[in-house]
Amino acid sequence: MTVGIKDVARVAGVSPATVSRVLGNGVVSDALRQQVEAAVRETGYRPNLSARRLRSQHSQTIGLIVADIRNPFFTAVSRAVEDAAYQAGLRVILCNTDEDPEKEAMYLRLMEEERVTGVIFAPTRQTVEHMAETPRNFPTVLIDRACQRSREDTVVLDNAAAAGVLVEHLYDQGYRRIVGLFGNASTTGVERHSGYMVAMSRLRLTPDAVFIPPSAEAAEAEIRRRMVDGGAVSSRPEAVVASNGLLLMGVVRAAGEAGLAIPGDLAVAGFDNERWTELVGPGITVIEQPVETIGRTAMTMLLERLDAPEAPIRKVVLSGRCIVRGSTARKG
Amino acid sequence: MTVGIKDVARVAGVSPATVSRVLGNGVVSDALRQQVEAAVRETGYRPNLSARRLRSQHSQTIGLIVADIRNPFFTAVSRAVEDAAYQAGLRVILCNTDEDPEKEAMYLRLMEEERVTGVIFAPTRQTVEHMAETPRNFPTVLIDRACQRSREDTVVLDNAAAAGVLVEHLYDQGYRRIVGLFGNASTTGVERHSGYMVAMSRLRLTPDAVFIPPSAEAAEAEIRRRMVDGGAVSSRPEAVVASNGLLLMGVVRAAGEAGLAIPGDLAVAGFDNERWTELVGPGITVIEQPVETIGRTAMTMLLERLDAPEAPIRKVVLSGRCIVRGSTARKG
DNA sequence: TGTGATTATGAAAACGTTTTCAAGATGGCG
DNA sequence: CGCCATCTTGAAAACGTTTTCATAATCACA
Repeated sequence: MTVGIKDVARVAGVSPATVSRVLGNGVVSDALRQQVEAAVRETGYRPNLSARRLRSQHSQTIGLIVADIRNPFFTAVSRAVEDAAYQAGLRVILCNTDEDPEKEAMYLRLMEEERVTGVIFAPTRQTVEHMAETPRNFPTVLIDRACQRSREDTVVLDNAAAAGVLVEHLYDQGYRRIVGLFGNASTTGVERHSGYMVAMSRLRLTPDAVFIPPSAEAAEAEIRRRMVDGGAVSSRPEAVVASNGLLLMGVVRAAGEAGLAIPGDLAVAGFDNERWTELVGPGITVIEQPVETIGRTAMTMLLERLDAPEAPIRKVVLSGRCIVRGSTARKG
Repeated sequence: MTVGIKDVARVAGVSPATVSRVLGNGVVSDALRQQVEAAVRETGYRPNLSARRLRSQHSQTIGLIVADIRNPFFTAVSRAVEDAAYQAGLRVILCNTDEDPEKEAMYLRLMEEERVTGVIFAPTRQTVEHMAETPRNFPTVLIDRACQRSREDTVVLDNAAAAGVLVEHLYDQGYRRIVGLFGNASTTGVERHSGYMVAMSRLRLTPDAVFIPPSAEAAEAEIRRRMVDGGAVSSRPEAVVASNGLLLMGVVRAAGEAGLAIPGDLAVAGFDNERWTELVGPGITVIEQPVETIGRTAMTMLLERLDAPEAPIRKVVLSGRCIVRGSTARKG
């Protein structure tokens, strides 16, 4: 039924080995090469990638493990990774972990069974701590999240600096009581928190930071609690920094429901230049992450690692770009 | 180096066949089964999926071919497909075509080489016309886009009805000069256009429809041309229907730049319940597509097709839900 | 106790390639 | 002209499984 390399060989009047060499840029005389190419066209032969992978021991496949492809940050990074991968002749297996360490472990096991040549991984805080203890037989590049002790190549944002930029921008615009909302699931929340703390203390402001689950609902509830249910108006926050797109959305939603003007009643700034941040109200001030560069760099690092398994570990830190919009207009 | 089924067999003191049976729920005595399971644990054996696929002739893999994963509609559908696929023990290969027929052809060829068990595909208008002429050796489920003559299982939105609902809603709210913006790359634009036309003529309104490239910029330019550069105010549109999220975004952006109030100067309605539509201005009235259902249904249909290759072709048409927001408040 | 049916197991073939190895052909050079 | 080096090709092994087929073991029943 299905036509294999042997059928092509028979039609071309050569051995299977020769057909294989024609297909895989081996050394073959021009005459035979042309016979084989004709036979390939005639038979409509399509290589069987499973067989090829088994014999050659190259899966030509990488894994991409992220929390949720619906998070626009990961969507954009994925697209960049896939473009780079297909260009390098690699397939990509996408895995959504929903920030669940068990799913992460399961998918890492699966990657092993697929014999992937490498993995690009955005781990949870919990998993990143234990990466060293669980040996894997493929190289891994961490994106977005990592820790000091990580023994893998990484490409991350300069989270602390970016958070500091937002705080300083708000300060420059005249805001003083600045509350910080940070996600508690990933290391980015931790780093952005520390950047916030450093900036606040340098500016001699009283920090007011809280870690919450990474959901719009949690942020919404937190803002409602502080701005509506809270005590005296004079003690309410004047501005808020949200450490990712999801939290930022919750903040904006809470403001809308409570009838708070942005920035009149509450200035807003956050991370992730999602499309809506440009359109909503006066526009929201955000840190834009270089998503394409992150994806492309991760892929490049992985390829280079495959070439040089013993090369020193590299950690690439990219800086974000602060896009100033109306949500942080000068106070007063 | 790497431990295979033979190594496990040796450790367990059985034949490789028995190990295989233990792994693949064959029939084995309890005693041997336990020996083998112990040996698996002891050796840290991981099956080699390439070998398994080659021998068993089941790739356990499906292809998912969409225009661009960054389009929130496809993002959500993909996630639903992947969840369903992993649950059924299937891997998913994701392909982005950028609405390019050549890339579509290339990826379909690749799917053949991967020996995928099936494909879920959102084709361009151009490709969907020629599906019948290019035989494929795997079942295909079309999503989002299809045509009358398609010989494959499909799951699509009731595009015409949904467009009609939007037009009628605008009419009920007092709007009469309703312009329609439709994407020219996919069949959805065509269907939504025809729904718009039918509704307009039933309401005895003068249709004013235009097909444009599926980009925010094109929609922005179109609105600017009609609302700013255009002629007498009395002839300008009072409302606009945008046939997808991208165009809708262009409309909103154009309104913002021109200082047009929504809905005061221009009422706005469109397709795709993207997150920003809830937050921008008074909220944008949209047709929400049942993205999860679409993805899950497509996967289910594919699985059933694999079970029954000769069963009659099925076309599932799902209806959208109209979410009314401030952007179409009563005129007056 | 003998016989046929049933069950559990192992030996070996098969999946479709790539790769190794040996051999044949060609050519250069002493 | 003979010999060695080089190049091209084919035969066969190998990749790690699953599956087929045969055989040994067990059991039921006459």
